[in-house]
Amino acid sequence: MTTTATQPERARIVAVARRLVERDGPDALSMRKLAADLGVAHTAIYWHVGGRDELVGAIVDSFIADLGEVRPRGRSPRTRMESIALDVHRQAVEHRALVSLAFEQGRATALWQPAHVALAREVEAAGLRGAAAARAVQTILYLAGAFVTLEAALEEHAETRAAVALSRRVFSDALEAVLDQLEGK
Amino acid sequence: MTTTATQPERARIVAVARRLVERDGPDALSMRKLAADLGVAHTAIYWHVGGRDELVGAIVDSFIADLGEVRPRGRSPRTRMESIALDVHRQAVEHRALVSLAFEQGRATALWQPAHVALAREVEAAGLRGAAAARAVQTILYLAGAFVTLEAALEEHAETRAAVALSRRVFSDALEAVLDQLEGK
DNA sequence: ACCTGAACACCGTTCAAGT
DNA sequence: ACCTGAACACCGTTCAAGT
Repeated sequence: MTTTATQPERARIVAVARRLVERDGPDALSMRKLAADLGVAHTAIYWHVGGRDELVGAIVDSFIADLGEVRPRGRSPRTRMESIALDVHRQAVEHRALVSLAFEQGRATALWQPAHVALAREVEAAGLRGAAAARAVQTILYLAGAFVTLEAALEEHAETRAAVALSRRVFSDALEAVLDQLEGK
Repeated sequence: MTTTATQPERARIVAVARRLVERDGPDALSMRKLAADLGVAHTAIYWHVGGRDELVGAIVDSFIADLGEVRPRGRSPRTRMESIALDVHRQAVEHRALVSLAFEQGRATALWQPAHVALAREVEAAGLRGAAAARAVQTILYLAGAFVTLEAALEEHAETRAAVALSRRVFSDALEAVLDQLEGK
């Protein structure tokens, strides 16, 4: 009799939970709905992954692990910095439900660690050093983060499509302005 | 026997609810906790103001009504635009719990209507007209809105104080960059 | 007209009991 | 070791019943 190499139950639970969140949004994640999806009593989840906080933590972990390497595009440092900012924004908006969970965990910064590293490289290539370089990286990252949260808030709460489109355009306008100023120095 | 001119019960309920939200945050607002504060059965609230959505709507109404006139400061249009943006940001951060409720209602734009009007005046004084003027107003307002939601998300979810301080600095940096670009045209 | 209490359908968490 | 079911303390909403 061969023992089937089953996927650990914990990993399966987290995977199903993540799918649930990506499909129906962060508010749809409840221990009881998840248990129904899994076909177990909802109290079984506590044995494998712990309470809601630990479950959300595990989902965020799996999201961070999947977050692809950041690939800057373009020739000049300027266009490469811009591409990173746009990538960060796009990735976050595509997975806004998971980003929302990351914020719930107070782990927003961990999300943008890869982008942070990539940006630091480009900012240096643009000729900035030390405090000015660090400041430039933070400005670009937080700008992207700000508009991610704005768009998430607008979309989650049924604001008009027009508002979301406006927000996106303002983001790229502000990004241009910030990059212009960076080059001017 | 004189009939005491009692404050309408509906207004009293909304006022107590608003205080509750401002003191303990938006998540602390529940029909049952509010009823306990009021000293009535929680089902009585339904008679006077309706369900949770209507209650939140009424709180947001009272917030918007209290939102003071926007008073631009400074001599040049540039500094006046800046003061408006900073005021919007400051007001929203001071009342982030109420702003959060306004977003929940999909009424974020209504919140910034007075600032919108004041900004339009200053943008025109700065020499912009038509589509360019409208675009400038939107850029400044959405920039402020983006950093309000970012800060709210950071603070609500126990992110470090350092992250909030950084966010605030990036906001003023980005605002400078945007205003610089506006003047350059 | 105004308010209550019971009821219903949710939610997260704990824990004794089973296998 | 793993899972269940009952129990507890929450939540919003409806509604018949009282005054």
